Amino acid sequence: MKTVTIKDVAREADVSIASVSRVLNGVGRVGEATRTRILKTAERLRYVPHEGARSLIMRRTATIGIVLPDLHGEFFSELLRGADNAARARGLHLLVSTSHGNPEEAAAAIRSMRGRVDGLLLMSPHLDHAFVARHLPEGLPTVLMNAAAFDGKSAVDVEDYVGAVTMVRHLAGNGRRRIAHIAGPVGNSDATERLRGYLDARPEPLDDGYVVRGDFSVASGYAAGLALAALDPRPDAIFAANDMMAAGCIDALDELGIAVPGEIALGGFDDVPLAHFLRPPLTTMRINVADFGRKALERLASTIEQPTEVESETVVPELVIRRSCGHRGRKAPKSNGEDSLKQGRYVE
Amino acid sequence: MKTVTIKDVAREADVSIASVSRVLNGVGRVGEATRTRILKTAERLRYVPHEGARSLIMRRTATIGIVLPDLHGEFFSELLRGADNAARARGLHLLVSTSHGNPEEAAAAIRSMRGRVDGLLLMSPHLDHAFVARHLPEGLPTVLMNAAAFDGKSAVDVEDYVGAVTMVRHLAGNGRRRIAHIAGPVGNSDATERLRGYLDARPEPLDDGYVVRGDFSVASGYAAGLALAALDPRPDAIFAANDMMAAGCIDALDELGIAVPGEIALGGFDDVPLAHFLRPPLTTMRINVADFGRKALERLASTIEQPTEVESETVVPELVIRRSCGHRGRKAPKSNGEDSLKQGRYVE
DNA sequence: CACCCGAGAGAAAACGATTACCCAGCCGAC
DNA sequence: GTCGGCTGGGTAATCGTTTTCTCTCGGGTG
Repeated sequence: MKTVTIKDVAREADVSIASVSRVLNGVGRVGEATRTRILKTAERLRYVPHEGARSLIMRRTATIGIVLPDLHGEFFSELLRGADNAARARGLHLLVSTSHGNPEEAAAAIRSMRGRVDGLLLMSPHLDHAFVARHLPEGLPTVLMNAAAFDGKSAVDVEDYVGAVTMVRHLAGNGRRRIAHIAGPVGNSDATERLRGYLDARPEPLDDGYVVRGDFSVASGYAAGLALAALDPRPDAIFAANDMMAAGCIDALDELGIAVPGEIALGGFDDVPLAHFLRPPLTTMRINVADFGRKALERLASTIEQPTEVESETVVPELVIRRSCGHRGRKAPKSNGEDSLKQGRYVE
Repeated sequence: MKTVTIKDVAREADVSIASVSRVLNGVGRVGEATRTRILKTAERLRYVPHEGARSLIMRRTATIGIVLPDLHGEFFSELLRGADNAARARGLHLLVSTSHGNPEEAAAAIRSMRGRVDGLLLMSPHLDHAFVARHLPEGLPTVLMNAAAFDGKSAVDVEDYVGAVTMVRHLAGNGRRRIAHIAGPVGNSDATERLRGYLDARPEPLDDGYVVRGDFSVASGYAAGLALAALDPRPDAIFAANDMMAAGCIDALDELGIAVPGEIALGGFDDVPLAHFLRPPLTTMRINVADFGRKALERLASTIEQPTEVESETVVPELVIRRSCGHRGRKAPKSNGEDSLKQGRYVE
């Protein structure tokens, strides 16, 4: 695997590697004749600079590492897309890693980023501060996603608690009393906050059976749906901690012949693209996920440029009313299939 | 941004950097006393090796570049997920780049991979061989996705033509005669092959209006759905070149009050997770997209290990029968929400 | 006692770039 | 004629590692 290096170009053009570098980067003074000779040779040899070597000496890699819990489902892919768009706009690349809920893997992923990236986007809802702090290479600019800022690290955060409260109040506002919850996994900070919001906003106390644990997957939502439907008295609404579980839940209720929202209303969280296509379309709390990813990357980029600036940002999810919640409002005029704004809430 | 290097560890432990390196990599002989002293110091200083420097001298980065047209939609995210899983299993990382249908961006993405990655996964259905060949750094192991192999590059490929023929025949087999097509963008090789399969398999000739161009997006499927529904005579079936456009089309038909599959049957392509959740659930050609990504990565990995081995692989999509096609078969017994195999086809 | 061998550890050469520094011309000014 | 400034371009240090030599020191052997 013989690849052509700057030395080859220099030898071939009969100059020093310094001149080649100067010409190719357009810095320093080089005579016109030499310049064109070098360019010609580089072209002829199809020379492409070795980015690894380049970033070693320049101490910047033009790459951002992004560590996600998983790549499953639209939430992460939208997040990645948003980050990628922002990265491209800045000439940055994205090095992706997944931790799969495993602290060891997360730590390994973080370690292996050293010397490969200029900064790190870290989403690890299952890790606590101490663990993260212990494994983060110092001096590596980092932005935490969906975690509180700490220790000089910026963060972008979704207001899970507020979102959950909003959704539960909305369901209650439509006359639902026995609102059940499909929670995310234990130890996941988003799941915990959403559960807390649910518990605080629930119109009447219910026993423990009305909260079922899932793991944010469709399958777990399906199972939870079956379990909740079997309760007596049956809940008249279910708030799922994310849209994927809501999707699974709809499947379960559909199979059992339970009408949504007639018998059971349903609310989700995230507003992934799928939510629009469920039947009935899913009422959910919108995080503009791609935008969230973009925000995180932009904050990181500015932290890299201005290392002093440590600032956090918070995203408040918005209620998107579709049909699954049995909302009794007028349907907004639908112009072009897009959502339209109505009284600070979206009605689709 | 002072980070700790191997030199710091060496100085602190009062040994040479060579010994530190030997201990940390577990190669060569080092006395027990020195070994533990070095390990202690490295631990204390929280030393993490600089992967960039490491890969420069070792001539391997443990990173695979993956260039995709876009990150929009479940197709690409599933692909990425499959590749990531296979990569993690091999201790490899993924450097993601998107070309957005723009040849210049694609070329830039490919160039910037030099010296960052050990191999390249390239999906660029909008680029021709010559262009790709001209911009691929020589000596960089590459696997092409959804493109024919050439010039010593391996490829993994989906049999678009066969898939399209299968779908159209299936629709025809259910008694549909006027089968329209929502095609992908001009110049996209997958779109072209699917269109060709459609044209060859269509039970009766139709005029040009029955083929509408989309761009693989939901919005374009929506627009195409409106256009096709306005035709006279109206088609009794629509084959969309991918599931996203089928989803948009369902939306359009739904809005117009046209029954699916009653008045118009619908078929898609890809079987992204969304297909299951559409109403009616979408009959489509299944590519196990994540598995496809995994295959591609594994082929690349073996090409890297055995540079001689250039082999291509082909994936034949399978018909997944759901309700959108109006299939008159018995519904398969549904055991656990999963698809079940029936006569070589899936019925869900 | 001379010799050889192996173990342990340091010095230094890579890897492929960027860039600070220096030097050789050349030209105009005094 | 000398000097100074500017231009063009080469030399070499550097980035943080790995790895090949090489050297030293002990101990076993003849």
